[in-house]
Amino acid sequence: MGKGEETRRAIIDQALELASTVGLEKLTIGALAGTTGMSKSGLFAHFRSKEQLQLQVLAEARQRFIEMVIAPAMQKPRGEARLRSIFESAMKQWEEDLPGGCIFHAVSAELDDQPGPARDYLVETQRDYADTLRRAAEIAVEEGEFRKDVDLDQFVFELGSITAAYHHFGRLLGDPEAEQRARKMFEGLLARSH
Amino acid sequence: MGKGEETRRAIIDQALELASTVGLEKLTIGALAGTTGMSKSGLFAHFRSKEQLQLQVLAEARQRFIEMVIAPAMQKPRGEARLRSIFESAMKQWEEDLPGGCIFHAVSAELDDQPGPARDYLVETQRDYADTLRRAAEIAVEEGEFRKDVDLDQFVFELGSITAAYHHFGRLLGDPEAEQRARKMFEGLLARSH
DNA sequence: TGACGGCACGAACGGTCGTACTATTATCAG
DNA sequence: CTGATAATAGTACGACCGTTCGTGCCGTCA
Repeated sequence: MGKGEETRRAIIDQALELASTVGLEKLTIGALAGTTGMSKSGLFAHFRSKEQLQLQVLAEARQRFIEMVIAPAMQKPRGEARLRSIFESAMKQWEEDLPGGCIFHAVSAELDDQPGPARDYLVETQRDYADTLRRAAEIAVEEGEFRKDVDLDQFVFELGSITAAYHHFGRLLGDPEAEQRARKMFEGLLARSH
Repeated sequence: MGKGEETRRAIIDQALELASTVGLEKLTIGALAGTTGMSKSGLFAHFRSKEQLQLQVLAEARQRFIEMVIAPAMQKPRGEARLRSIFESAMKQWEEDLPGGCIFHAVSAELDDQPGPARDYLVETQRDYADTLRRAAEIAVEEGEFRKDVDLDQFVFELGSITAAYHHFGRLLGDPEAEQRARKMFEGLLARSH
């Protein structure tokens, strides 16, 4: 790995931390230069536009999510165990990895009315994730762990709602029991699917 | 109502539309001056800082929410009917009133790691709303419509999760069935509380 | 040793941001 | 109708934005 690639990754690391708290728009070249100790122009040269920087930040976040959440789950047994693994890893990652919590949640509201490549990439990522969840639930049905009449899309919707609420109540409103509530809700959703 | 107050309200109207789509930070004095046909300085004089403008926007949104969602529900019979009224009105308002959907949802992720008066006001508003929902559910228990062992805080958490997911799947991912899914989830939550 | 390519730098550009002052115009009570 | 006052416009400011450009450092290899 050349020197350039090395610093580029270091920049993206910092950028992820910053973006998870302040969002993609306020992820500023100048601020990023400050935290990395580089000059604005030196940093900018690694990405040739701010849009590229944003896209690479999202790509890195996606890759980390796959590595830390999806990949371990795929090693688990098919079906419910895999779903539980995804849920647990996701909750853990959002708490520990980034200071501002799940970056996808942080930028979702920011990009939902802002057309462009960043939004497109985010939507693709989220659709991809939804498909993964759907497939995992489908397997649980095939394995006989879930009832045959489980509405898979509805299941994904409700599963997604848990994490959204976890962020809203935990991060914004500061409810210390949000994690416990999310877990309880998850157990309820699984129980209803049996 | 003097002329000043009249234009101030007109400005806030425009500001709400703008903020619901682009957020509170990108709700810019210059852009707002453009859409209202005023000069930057003339508009700025009505609020003496951007922070004041943001707070007044949030206050107006809160008042509208109370008028269009909470107040009508309070005319309804106590208990489940009131909860249904709140849910239905909330879904309707977010669809129709503002182009960017529920402004509270739009700014929640933006402010959740950004201390200041705007965040404080938003948190207060959301806590207030959560209390209202909790109280309505409590009444449903007292009236015998809900089981006595319903966990009220958990109920509020799950109710909140529905609207959060509605925005995520409907607005960001563009799922046309998001509204129907939210309704189905709501019915499920009520049924489990009976 | 000397040329070269990859990296990072400082300076500067045009623009937009929020905000402060001053001047001008519109409103409204006496 | 008039004069006080409120409302708006004009202009300027310093800060920061993304971006461009020219320059120099430094390791690699001929």
